[in-house]
Amino acid sequence: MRAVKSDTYSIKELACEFGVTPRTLRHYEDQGLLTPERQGQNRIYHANDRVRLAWILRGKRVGFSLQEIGEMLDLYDIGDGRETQRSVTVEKCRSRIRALEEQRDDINATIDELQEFCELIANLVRDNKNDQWIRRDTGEPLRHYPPRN
Amino acid sequence: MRAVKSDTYSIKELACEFGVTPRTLRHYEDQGLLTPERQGQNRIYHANDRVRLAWILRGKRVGFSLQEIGEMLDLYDIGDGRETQRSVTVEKCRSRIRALEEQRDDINATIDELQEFCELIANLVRDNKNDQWIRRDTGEPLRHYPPRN
DNA sequence: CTTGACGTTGACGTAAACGTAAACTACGTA
DNA sequence: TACGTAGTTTACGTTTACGTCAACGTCAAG
Repeated sequence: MRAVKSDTYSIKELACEFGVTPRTLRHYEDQGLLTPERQGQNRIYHANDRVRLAWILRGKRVGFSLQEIGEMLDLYDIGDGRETQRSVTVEKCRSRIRALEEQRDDINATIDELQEFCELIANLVRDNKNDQWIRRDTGEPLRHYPPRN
Repeated sequence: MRAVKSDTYSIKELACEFGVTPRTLRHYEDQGLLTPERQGQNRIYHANDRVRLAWILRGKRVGFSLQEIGEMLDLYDIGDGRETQRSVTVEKCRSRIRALEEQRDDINATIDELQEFCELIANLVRDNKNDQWIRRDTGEPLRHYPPRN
């Protein structure tokens, strides 16, 4: 049994908590996204590693590559920040925000179309007379959308 | 020069218009996402292919795999829709929508954090006395966020 | 008739993000 | 002390989404 726990995690504990494998955490370390403490050979993860991991995984969920995530995390590491670098950081950050906003627009558009289509099917009923689909509300015949040739 | 144009596209025309390569369109066809008309060997793309391609590319932008996009497009191909299949389609569709909404939440959270961080840096200034960064507005010393060990 | 632009089908290459297996170490316990 | 559990490194395998040839067909222009 470990003597002191004090808010630290083994690789398996942290991985398990976030639903990833130890291999994944090592991979992120290889890519420079995580730099856990070492006790001899073994990795010891602290609260800050947890925070970074959460960031990484959310970045993944929104579609960034590990490299892009690394660059975004680098934006945060400005301890040695030179005055001139600061405006660069800000600009990169803003450009990221714009990209995310565009992506959000794409998502909203997709949601809208799926929603519309979903309701359309939900209201759909077979007009058995002429063997084709019509809308229950308008009686309009259904044309495939998006069209299949 | 082609005799009749009538809203058709060569592979290069369509690819070029959407900023992808012909290879990409052939790949999408291999995956069953597009099925352009053939004139002999050559592919002829129509308006419906355009619509589908736009869908595919937007799907990619929001982070779906080609397989997932294919499944979503399949939802639209319900011309032979059996009554029992319909509720399945609706449920799949709704589950997609929920996933997209979660993804949108992730994006919003990321935007918020980047925005906050961005403004923080913009207001940052070096306190030369003790050689560390402080916030211009509050004078608070800066702690890295997310923390680097 | 040859050249060039565009098209076709293989088929192999590649980068990213891990999976997986091998071979080894260290430790608490039965 | 032998065993099981958890950790380590090294290294090759895998999937996705195309890129990149190679080798060939086709058609209009010079």
